[in-house]
Amino acid sequence: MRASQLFFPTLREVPSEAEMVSHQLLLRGGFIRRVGAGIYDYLPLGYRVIKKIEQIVREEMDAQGAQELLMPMIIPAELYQETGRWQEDVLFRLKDRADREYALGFTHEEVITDIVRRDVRSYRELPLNLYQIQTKGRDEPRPRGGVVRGREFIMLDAYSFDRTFDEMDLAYEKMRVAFSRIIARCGLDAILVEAESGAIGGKENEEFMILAESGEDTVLRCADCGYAANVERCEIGHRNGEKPRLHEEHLRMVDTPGQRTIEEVTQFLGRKPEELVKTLIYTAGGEIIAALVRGNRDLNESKLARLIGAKRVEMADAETIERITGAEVGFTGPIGLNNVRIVADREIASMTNFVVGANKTDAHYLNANLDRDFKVDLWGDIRIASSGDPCPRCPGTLDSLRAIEIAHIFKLGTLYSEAMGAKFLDSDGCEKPFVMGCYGIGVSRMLAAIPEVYHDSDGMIWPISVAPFEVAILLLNPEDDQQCDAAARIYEELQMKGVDVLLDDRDERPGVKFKDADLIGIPIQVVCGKLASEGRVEVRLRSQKDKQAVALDTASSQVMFLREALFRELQEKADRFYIGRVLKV
RNA sequence: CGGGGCGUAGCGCAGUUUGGUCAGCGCGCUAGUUUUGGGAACUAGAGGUCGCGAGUUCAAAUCUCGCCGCCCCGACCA
Repeated sequence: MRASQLFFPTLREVPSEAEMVSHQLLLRGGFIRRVGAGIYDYLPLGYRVIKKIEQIVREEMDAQGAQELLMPMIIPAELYQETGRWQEDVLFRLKDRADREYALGFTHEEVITDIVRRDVRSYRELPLNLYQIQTKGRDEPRPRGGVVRGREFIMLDAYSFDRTFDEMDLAYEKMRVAFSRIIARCGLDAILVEAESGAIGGKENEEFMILAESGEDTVLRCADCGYAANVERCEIGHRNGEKPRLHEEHLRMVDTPGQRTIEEVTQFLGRKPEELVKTLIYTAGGEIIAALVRGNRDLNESKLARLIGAKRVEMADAETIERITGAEVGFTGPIGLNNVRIVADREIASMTNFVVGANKTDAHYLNANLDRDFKVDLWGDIRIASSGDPCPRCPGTLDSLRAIEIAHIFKLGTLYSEAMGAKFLDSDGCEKPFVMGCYGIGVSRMLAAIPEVYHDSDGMIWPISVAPFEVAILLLNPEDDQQCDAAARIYEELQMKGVDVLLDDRDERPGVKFKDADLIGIPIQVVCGKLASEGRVEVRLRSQKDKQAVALDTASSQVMFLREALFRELQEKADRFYIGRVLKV
């Protein structure tokens, strides 16, 4: 491709709409443009990267026996209604001229399950793994970071169907390998973490996380044993007898006029947040729950729901709280709270003489103590883990890291097949629901995650496997015949060998060409400049500062050598993953 | 949905407090000349319903009201 023919509008200044480095660079390099909030154009350079990522995805998915198909983007309401997901608020809904309802596909479990229930009858047709690479629509509450979280985005979604849970486990394992290899071939290092399943459902699931300070997610990891989990999910280890209980002082009610928040109460009473116990009123189905966590902790709603066996819990409204406690919001406490199940975080067991709300407006209790003043009905791990918390698997300590979620894999079991009546006839003559898994990679998110990790002050540095071009030839002075001839020769030789090469033949000054080549991050640069008069050109890797002068005759074979080395490095990275040995931190 | 910020030429911004002197600057773009190893110099140009709509006023980018859009933080979320 000749740069003079290529549409890549680069910007000298950082557009004000972008905060994340990758977002800034993708805009500046002419890879993407914003159309609306969370909606982007992929310009030629950006789309080249997307297509390369997709190709890697196809190769690795096919290698595990998955088959590509394509499902619709417009999904009739009835399909999502079958599983109750029509209620999901990320759905983009639309109506046709006859007022029939549809949604843009946001993930395709229902659609694929519908395909399989119609046309797969026998265990003989299993296992089956079907995937697509498609644009998804999700009405995200808050798009951010350019294509990191868009309302429209390109995703690989794969779905496995098996006879048994054991076979599903194997399908899941294969996808773990495929995903690990895809991510490695794209040049990234992921860590695999336990996660919440969210709107997809199912129990066991893991996310592939790319460590990055600018990431939206928080991961907690134990350096000793390797346990890692999304903060939404992360368990907290329990240490017995961490702190000796102190002498129990007399319970005392004190006036705390208008002091509602932890911050206000601690300030007013001159106590530390960790000397308080927060009492949070939740509703779960019809039941009211009082949940207790230490003052400086946050409650994890998923953990609470799981502990009490509810599908989900919701913070009670002010009216409910006043009815239950007899006090305004801000003065809730466990003492004298009747007809409410009291659930407490295990950490509270080691606390003595703590502060709680008095269930009386403008009052708190000092020196509250367990058992003496109130009883806990259920103990458990219900708070959000944070850096420094004990590891749940070993005596180690958890560390907190920021990350970008690039992929998520789920063991669904029979969640969807049962809800939708998708069954096959097994060898024993019994009808059974398919055992399913589903697997997603954010392809367009990868477009952002890669430069988020690989960049310097001059621009992006693409891994060769996904670079918009593998080699850039910088023809510094197109008026100079020797430089032109040198550039044309290398260009042709490389093209002949199937190399994806960009020839910068634009009528621009050298500085512009250097800056643009660096900005768009082409991994190998060939400079055809003054040295052409001596029959030499310079070769440079984008990732390194120094250039190497080489004879024109050997230039293209030099480039081929570097190219092979770069590809080999990525391939070796991917080859660390195979069935029986997958990524684990 | 809550909090904060922003909206003036393709991009980055000044001007808004205190209405008139206000359609400005830098980059980019067009033409010409010179230049050609890290975002060239000079000359001459093109480009704007100042987000939209009402209102106040002799007069509105500037004040008032309403609306829309975008970004960030939070809530929420594959």
